[in-house]
Amino acid sequence: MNVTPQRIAIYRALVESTAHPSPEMLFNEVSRSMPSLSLATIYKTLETLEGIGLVREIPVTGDRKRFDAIVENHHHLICNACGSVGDYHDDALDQLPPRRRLGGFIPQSVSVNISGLCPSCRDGNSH
Amino acid sequence: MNVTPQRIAIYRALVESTAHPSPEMLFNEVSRSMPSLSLATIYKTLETLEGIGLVREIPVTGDRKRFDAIVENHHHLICNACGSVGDYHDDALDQLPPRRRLGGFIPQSVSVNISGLCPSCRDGNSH
DNA sequence: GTAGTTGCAAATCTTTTGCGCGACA
DNA sequence: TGTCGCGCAAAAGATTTGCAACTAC
Repeated sequence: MNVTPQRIAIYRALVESTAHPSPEMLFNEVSRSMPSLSLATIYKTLETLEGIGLVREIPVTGDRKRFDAIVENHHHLICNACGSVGDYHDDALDQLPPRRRLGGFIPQSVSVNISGLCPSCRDGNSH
Repeated sequence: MNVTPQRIAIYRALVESTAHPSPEMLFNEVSRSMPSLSLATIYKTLETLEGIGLVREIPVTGDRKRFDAIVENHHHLICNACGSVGDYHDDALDQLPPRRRLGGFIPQSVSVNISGLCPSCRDGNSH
């Protein structure tokens, strides 16, 4: 696997972002410093990075995929009003993979989404 | 809001299904007994039912939306191999909404996804 | 009778794919 | 010089929308 400027820039943007960006958000961000970048490259690169375990798609409702650089155990705060996704750390949640029987299902990872209102939307800011 | 045969059939199919169906899966199911049904009606009805709190979209990765009739507190087992979605009940998880500070975020609900291998895929069945 | 709903078809939007060119080993 | 990755444009899918006919109430 080659290390290319596009892959570096896309991965770096993902690491530095707190927004859990969609492919288009990443495209808008990275394009600024790399105007020739294409959206198709974003998609291909995300797939590649996901394949080697540097990146994951996060489970959210809504129209677009959202991605996260895999840094450590953490979960997500999802705003029901504006759709923003924030990080949430809690040691208790990291111990989740459950003691109870799962009927033959083999657990590999746990993802917790806490839905609600982000501070901005709570205060009545229009999106 | 009117009670129509389409709405009854779609909601009923969702309640009776354990598959957490996508709109197309619902369409395939309900069409069998209601051949005139259109996929657009599935989408419109799901949005309507979601609006009145009978149905929710569940947060999953992948290409299609998945829906759930809201019955009680429960969470989901998601197969990394075949994409199937099963239910998982655990009282401990129902108490989750966290004690820790959320930095101004107002929690309203919690969704837990346990990803792994379903019994069928564990045993090496090809999807 | 009227407002709300359906089914169809077209439109929109997101994501994927095919392919020729260029970069790098 | 062969392989891999990029950008472009087209394709594929999923979801949404506009609208005329129809139905629940």
